[in-house]
Amino acid sequence: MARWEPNARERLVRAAIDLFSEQGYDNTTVIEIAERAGLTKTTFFRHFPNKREVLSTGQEELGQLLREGIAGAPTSTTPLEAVAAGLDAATARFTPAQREFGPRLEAVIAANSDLQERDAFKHTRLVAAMAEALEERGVPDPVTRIAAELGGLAFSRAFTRWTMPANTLTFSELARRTLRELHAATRGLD
Amino acid sequence: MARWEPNARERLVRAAIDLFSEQGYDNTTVIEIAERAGLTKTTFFRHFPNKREVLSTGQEELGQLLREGIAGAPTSTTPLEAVAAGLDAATARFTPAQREFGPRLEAVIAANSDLQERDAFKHTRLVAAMAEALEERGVPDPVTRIAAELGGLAFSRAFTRWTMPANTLTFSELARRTLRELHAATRGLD
DNA sequence: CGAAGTGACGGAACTTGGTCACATCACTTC
DNA sequence: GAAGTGATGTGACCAAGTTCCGTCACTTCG
Repeated sequence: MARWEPNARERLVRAAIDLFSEQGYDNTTVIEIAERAGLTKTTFFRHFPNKREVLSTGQEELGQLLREGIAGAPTSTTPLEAVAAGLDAATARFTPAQREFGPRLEAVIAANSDLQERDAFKHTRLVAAMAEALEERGVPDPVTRIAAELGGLAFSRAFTRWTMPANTLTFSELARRTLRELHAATRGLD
Repeated sequence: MARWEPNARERLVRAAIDLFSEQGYDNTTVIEIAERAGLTKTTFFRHFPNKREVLSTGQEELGQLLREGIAGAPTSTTPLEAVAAGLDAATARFTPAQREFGPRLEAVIAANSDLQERDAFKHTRLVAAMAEALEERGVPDPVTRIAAELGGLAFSRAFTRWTMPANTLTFSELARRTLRELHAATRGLD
């Protein structure tokens, strides 16, 4: 018989989301999270660098997928089409579990400014990753930032659409569609 | 004779920036900041809700100026021109002291991820303020976000240009100019 | 003129996030 | 079967942030 149950990290994430939903982020202690997962505070911090990060798993992987998707697009494609390729790569690995947790996550984040800060940082990191990948393709400076910003908007808007119960489309389909809508709206600026 | 020296808040900000520049953000304690300002830890937390916020003074005021500037633009102006009016209002009240502190602030923020999170949040709050002000003017949904995002980019890029020693232009002039450049670059997306 | 506010600060105890050194124990490997 | 290995537990520790209470100059009002 094993001394420890497996999947300690996943148990911690689930316990954290449950407790945050039940009693709020500020009112739940790291010790509480660890104990509900059958572990201790020290073990929690072995799996996550801090309390916020328990909700931001797989962040660096997402940025890497965006970079690779943009770098792998054919050289003849436009900046925005390269961004679409990056979104394809990034959205492909999302699981049904992530779709299910989406609304609860958003509710918890919306209720706490610390988590909002963390979320804003995540978003800017993703945008920065896209901008850098575009720059390496030779896209000129202001265009990189704008295309990346549109990609970031498309990603987050598509995610909330994807997690809506009525939705039947793929995250990737929604991302491409949202990006097209944003591009079209560009002509409404003046 | 007064019991306390005046300008406690300003003294705390200066002490914090000095100490952060000298020995880094993580390595300086709130007690150190307070003592250099001739105060105590308790008084520090009476002026600022937490350690990060000592570098983010006048944040809500900035958002309010953006809102008012956008709301006050003539009804016939385009979304992007309304954003330009908001930038006019927001950039007008920046002081030479803020220009002088700019590079040091950016250096301190660049060296610490906590401060980067806080900075990202500030940026998204400003963008959200612009988007909401545009929405109240009747601008349709995706256009509000894009125009606001361009406004946010223009603001931050213009700020770093403004603080460069070689610069002779006004922050407001730079903001309008940067916004025009971003708008022009929009046509390079495809 | 004097006594009761008022407001800005100090002091100290307390909770919690986060770190660290060290011990423990199942499992593997040689 | 003895020596790793790796994930965990224990407990002490530090700094951020909160809370309660006390202090003292200044103001206000009877």
